[in-house]
Amino acid sequence: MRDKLSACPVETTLLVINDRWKVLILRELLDGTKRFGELRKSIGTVSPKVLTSHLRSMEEDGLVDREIFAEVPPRVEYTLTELGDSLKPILDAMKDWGTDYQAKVKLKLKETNED
Amino acid sequence: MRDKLSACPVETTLLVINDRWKVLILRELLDGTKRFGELRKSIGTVSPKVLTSHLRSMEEDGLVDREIFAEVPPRVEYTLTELGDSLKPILDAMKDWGTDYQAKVKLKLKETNED
DNA sequence: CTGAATCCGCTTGGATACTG
DNA sequence: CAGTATCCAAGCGGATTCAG
Repeated sequence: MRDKLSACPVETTLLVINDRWKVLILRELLDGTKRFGELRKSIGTVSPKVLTSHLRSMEEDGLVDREIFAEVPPRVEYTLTELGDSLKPILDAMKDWGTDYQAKVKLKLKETNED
Repeated sequence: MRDKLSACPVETTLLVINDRWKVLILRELLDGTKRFGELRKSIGTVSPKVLTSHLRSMEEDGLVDREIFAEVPPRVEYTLTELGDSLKPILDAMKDWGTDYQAKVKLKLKETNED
């Protein structure tokens, strides 16, 4: 976990997940354990370098566990820790808002077409 | 509002508020209307350029209203729209999580000192 | 007071190639 | 497969100055 915190809880949260990639990683891992390659594909387009760096950062912050299997070919699995899982309410709120927003945009486009 | 959306609600939300500054602006404006200078001070340290550009972006996204008063000295007030206000649950979730996180860190530091 | 304009450095991310 | 290493481009944000 991070020791340097802001006095403001919102800012504290921002320190940990103020990042497009981290939010997307969270979204994926909330569905369950995933391998490196699975993550890469499901997130969309991320270079391995970027994905790795963000996963490492989330490990340091205690959000993600990394399990290495001594196999050939190699397998590495990423899982949310309890702390990482506790971010679910935020993701849920984002999902709810995004859903509403999409509906409003769709409605607006429809009205525009009817003019 | 933005017309280009992602299929994923979470990503849609990220398009609008995936930004440290925007979240902080939201936090401030959820308390009510504020002037440019007030925002600047309460957010911490932001150059006027950066604050302006983010406010403009949020205006375009329909989150913020900007009201100009023809006075000397000039006064400009920023207020959340209904859409902007509807982001409150996300901010609340972030606040809750940040509060818990701060408590955990404090507890951990205490334990460390007692060792 | 509220910005707009300019310059500039740094971080972030993308592409690519390579290794265990 | 799961990264690491390198290089490079673009964008973002900071500082500063100036204007209405």
